[in-house]
Amino acid sequence: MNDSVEKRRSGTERPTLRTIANLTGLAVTTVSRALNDAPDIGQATKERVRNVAKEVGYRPNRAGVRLRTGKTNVISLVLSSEEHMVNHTAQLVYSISDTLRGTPYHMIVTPYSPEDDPMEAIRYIVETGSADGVIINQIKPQDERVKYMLDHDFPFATHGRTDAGWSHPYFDFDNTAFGELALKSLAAKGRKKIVMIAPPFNQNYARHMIDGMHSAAIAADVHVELLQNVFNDSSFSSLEVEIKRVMSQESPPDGFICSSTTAAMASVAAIETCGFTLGVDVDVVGKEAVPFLGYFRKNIIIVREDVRQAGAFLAQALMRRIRSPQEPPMMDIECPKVAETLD
Amino acid sequence: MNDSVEKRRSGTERPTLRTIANLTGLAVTTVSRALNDAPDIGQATKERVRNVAKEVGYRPNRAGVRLRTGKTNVISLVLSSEEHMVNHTAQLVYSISDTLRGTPYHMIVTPYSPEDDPMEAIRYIVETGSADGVIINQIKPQDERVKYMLDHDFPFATHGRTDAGWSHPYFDFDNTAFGELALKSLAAKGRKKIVMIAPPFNQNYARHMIDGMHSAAIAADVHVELLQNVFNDSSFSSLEVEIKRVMSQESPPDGFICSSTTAAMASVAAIETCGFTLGVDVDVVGKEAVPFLGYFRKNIIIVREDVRQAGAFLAQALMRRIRSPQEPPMMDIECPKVAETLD
DNA sequence: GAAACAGCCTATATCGTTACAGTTGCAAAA
DNA sequence: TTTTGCAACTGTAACGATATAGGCTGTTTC
Repeated sequence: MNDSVEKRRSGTERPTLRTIANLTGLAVTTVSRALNDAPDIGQATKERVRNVAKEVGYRPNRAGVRLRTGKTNVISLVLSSEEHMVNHTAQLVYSISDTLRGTPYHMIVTPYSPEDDPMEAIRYIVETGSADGVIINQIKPQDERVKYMLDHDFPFATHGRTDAGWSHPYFDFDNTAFGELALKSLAAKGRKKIVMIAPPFNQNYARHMIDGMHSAAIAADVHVELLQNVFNDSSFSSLEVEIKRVMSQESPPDGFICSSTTAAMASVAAIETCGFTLGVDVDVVGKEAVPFLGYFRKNIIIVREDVRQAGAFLAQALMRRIRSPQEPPMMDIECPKVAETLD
Repeated sequence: MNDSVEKRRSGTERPTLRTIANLTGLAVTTVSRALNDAPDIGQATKERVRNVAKEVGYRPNRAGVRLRTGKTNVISLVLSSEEHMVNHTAQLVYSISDTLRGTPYHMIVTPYSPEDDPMEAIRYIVETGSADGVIINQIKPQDERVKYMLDHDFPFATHGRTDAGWSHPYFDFDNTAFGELALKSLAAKGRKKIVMIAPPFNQNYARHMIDGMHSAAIAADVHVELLQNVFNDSSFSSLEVEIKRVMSQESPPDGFICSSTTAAMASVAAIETCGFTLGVDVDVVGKEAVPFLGYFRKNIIIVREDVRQAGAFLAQALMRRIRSPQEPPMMDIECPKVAETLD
């Protein structure tokens, strides 16, 4: 043990394992194993090492860990960046990173636009191992990304479900129940001819929502209809045009089920433009993630989706999948409720 | 050169420099220098290496680069997560990562809540070197984070400005001009008693906005007033209460300047509740990042802030600061305009 | 003809960490 | 006494990349 071991790391540089090794007189390996609570290190040593580590403000070098172990301590949020006016992306980002705080994980955000290949980002991450796990949304019934990551045994969690019966961590809003609830709420107000503005039909949750509405419609003996040309992510103006057209028919609908803030606002705008009164001639059910519609018009029937809960759950579920791959995946479904009216 | 050099990397594993070295018969060093276009490597060799690299789908291992060079190829977005109802966070995130696409940079997002120490995340990043650069918003007049990063010569860009005259990359919305424009627009409609709902006074852009309004008010000979108890980030209900109080005074104001979507909506709600008509008795100027107020009420005077432009600019400016620290920093200011009304 | 030089490539060390295979000292078993 | 076993620690190599110094040609210079 010549004094070359004692060289460097006088005090100004960032502390590494070697700093602690020099300070304690232990080997670098021992320090590493002590900090990782390995079974072959004595209790007294562990405590001494931990104290010194704390004193000098030691923080593991992520690149070192990552190079050696392959563990990146990164979670990648791969989001569709479709532009709803009021978008819950921010809430998802906030809630996930709140949950990640205090863990070693950093969160990388990778949006992709609708014209991009959704697989591209996923393939990149899996192939380069640039994250330990991935969170995705906008799930298709037989989602290609889900299949790919399952095939590659790569940890992920989804906001939404496939309908393929694959087992993996997810959080979903119960859109079947939403469809039922929305229809029942309108039926309870005596509405008889109801129109739904659904998500794009290739999204799995669109099917859930439509099924829920249909089954409740049969039970309530109410006529329902689906708009075919516009969806909950269509632009305000195209929604407005289409709904105006519908409201100008011979016997216009008296109820709308809207699965986005934009769709609800456009419906109200079209209804009022056509000379009808919201809450009197027509009722509108709107689903939203950000409390908003209640300020727009007092008598919209509002169902809230708790995106922060979703984000927190997804982060937890993904970390657990990474830590304990053999345990059963965490899954949860949020049950929709009609929101209390304000004031 | 024994055959142990030829071992490993048969085909299934992720290619590294060694894979290419084995395939070309060159040394690992040569391959590295060829790919980095070093001057002491022959043209023919460079091309051969590049071709093979492309063929095998070589992508540099980020951990290896980072450990050796200290370059993380990460940009950290440190955002205040104050909860406006309609928040432009998503737009900032999308536009920055759009701009980063095709570069080697990944984007890490780290929100902090208002009760957290804003310095904490910054110190962590600078001390651990966990990013090559940082983008922050919500800039204070003498922002501590800006001073800290300047002192440590750490690359960053700000959405907003300090008033300390420090030189660094930034993008800002011209809130002085907004204050003037808003006041002039109201004065042009004959409004004489105007109330502003400003950002919190400790934000630098609040001062700009207020100054702009005041100077225009003197020129137009109009009375102005600042709400002292609520700000553009207050809750809808507290805003509504306060504005109702103001509208119930003996001689209520006839114009509002609102620096957020929430404030504009709350103003309209309070105005209508108190029995006044928007566009007849009172006018409201609203500033928004997401096109929205136009759907809320037709006759709000709207000023848009282009957050996507801000994000794109900030990303560019930061990358340039990282690449060429000696060049003058990129700075830009967006000039506000009154938005065209819809239809 | 020898020295100097340019052009192009290679060998080695290193960044910080951890896996793995020892080594040491001491007590219990043979 | 020797052997075995255990607890606690150490040494070496490796992850993938690059900085640095050095080596080998062949050509130019004097």
